[in-house]
This record gives sequence, C-alpha cells and structure tokens, in this order.
Amino acid sequence: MPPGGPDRSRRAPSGRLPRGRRLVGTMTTVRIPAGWPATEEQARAVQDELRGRVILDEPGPPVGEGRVTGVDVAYDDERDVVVAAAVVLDAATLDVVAESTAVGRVPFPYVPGLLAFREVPAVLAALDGLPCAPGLVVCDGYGLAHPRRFGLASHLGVLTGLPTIGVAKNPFTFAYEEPGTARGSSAPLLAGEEEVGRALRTRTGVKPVFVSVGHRVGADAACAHTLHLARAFRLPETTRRADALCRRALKETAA
DNA sequence: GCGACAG
DNA sequence: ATCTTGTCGC
Repeated sequence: MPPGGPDRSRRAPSGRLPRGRRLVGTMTTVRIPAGWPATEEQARAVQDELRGRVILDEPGPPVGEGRVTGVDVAYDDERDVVVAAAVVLDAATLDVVAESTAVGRVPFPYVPGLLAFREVPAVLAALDGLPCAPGLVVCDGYGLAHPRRFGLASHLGVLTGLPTIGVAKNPFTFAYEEPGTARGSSAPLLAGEEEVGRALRTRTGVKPVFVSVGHRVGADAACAHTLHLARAFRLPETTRRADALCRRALKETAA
C-alpha cells in the first residue's frame, strides 16, 4: 500500500461511479443475533412475550424540542442484503444532526405481522452507530396497530427503551373513516371496536398517513409529532431522510 | 378453505 | 420492499 492510503486512481467503469454526496456517519456490519426466531411460530411467541413490556402511559417527549430520529430499511433480496439507516434531526429546525447505516443479511422473510423480525437487527445496529442519543424514534410501519398489538415500533421501543411511534403509508388490515380533507384532520384506525391508531391527514387533500403508538408516547402526542415532522410532504421528514439514506447506502453497497 | 396483508 | 419511462406541475 503506497503512502497516502488506498489507491484512488483506479476507477469503476464510467457511469457506475456513485455521484452525489458521499455517505457520512458510521456504516456498521450486522450479524443475525443468536437465537433469532427461525419460524413464524417462534416469532409470534416472542411478540406475545415482549408485548407486556410496552409502556403506554407516558406522554412522551415534547413536540419540537430535543431530537427526533427516523429509521428505515432497504433490501436486495437477490443478494440477501439488508441496509438500515438512522437519521437524527434537530426537532426544532428539522436539520440533520447525525446519520448512521448498518448492513447485514436478511434475517427473516416478509410475513405480514412479523415485519419487525426482518428489520430490527439492522435498525438496532444503525441506532448503535449514532454518535448521539436518538430522542424520539419514528418508525416506518406500525406499533400498536398490529394483529397482536406489537408492531415494529413497539418492538423497537421495548428493545431500546426509547420512545417510539409508527407512521405507516397503508392501513394494513385496519378500517377507518376518511378523515376531513384539511391538514391535521384525523379519524380512528379500528380493529373492530378497538382504536389502535389514527388516520392522520398531513397534507390537505392528500391520502392520510397511519399513526400508531409505539413505546412511551401517547396517541395524541404521536399525531402531534407526525404533524410537526410532515410540514412540506405527506411523510415525516424523519422517514423521508432515513428512506433516502438506506436506499443510497444499499446501492453503494452493491458497487 | 380462500383471500388480504406494515415493509 | 422492489420491478420501472415518461410525464404533469411547481
């Protein structure tokens, strides 16, 4: 190895060179945890056991103060690769404060109701790689709104102890009445008679997002945070940032 | 039994 | 989630 570090004169074929901003922050390699569920039955048993540890009676952090972190995951199932990203924003300005990514092998197939077993190890690693405390964690998916009331946001909350909420793009199997057309309008997300979340309109006249409580945050606060984070677009800035980062990291991992 | 089903 | 071109609009 010549002085000055790796040889950068060798170039990938033109056009395959990553353009744009370089990845910043840490890039962790994830191992599938020992004892990670291998079957759907085992995974459901884990959910049934951990569900009792969810905390639902805390109001959660104040809106617009401290830090808020978005987490998301991208896949290349062909290559058995998963990349997670965690992006920390200043809650007042929504400026990016820190970023972290993690790469690993896909630990579980996609099964509705068992999404967390696919995403959690990589997300935990991405959170671990952050140089600062995450504050409130906003997940791409559900928390309480789940067949066994223990979705991704609940799972991540219990494992980390952090306050979490889930903001999903689809109603999953749940029912809801169309909320009012104005930004800020909401309607209950229902599992039969039980309210498990809210359909929340973040942009006037645009399809709502589906908010549910994860861990240590109440439903009203979860919606207030979501509205605060989704000023210019339908989705919260946290998930937009995390989504963009893990996709970019996935592409640059393949190359 | 059949279909639906966060990402 | 991912596969994918152009297209309409600010």
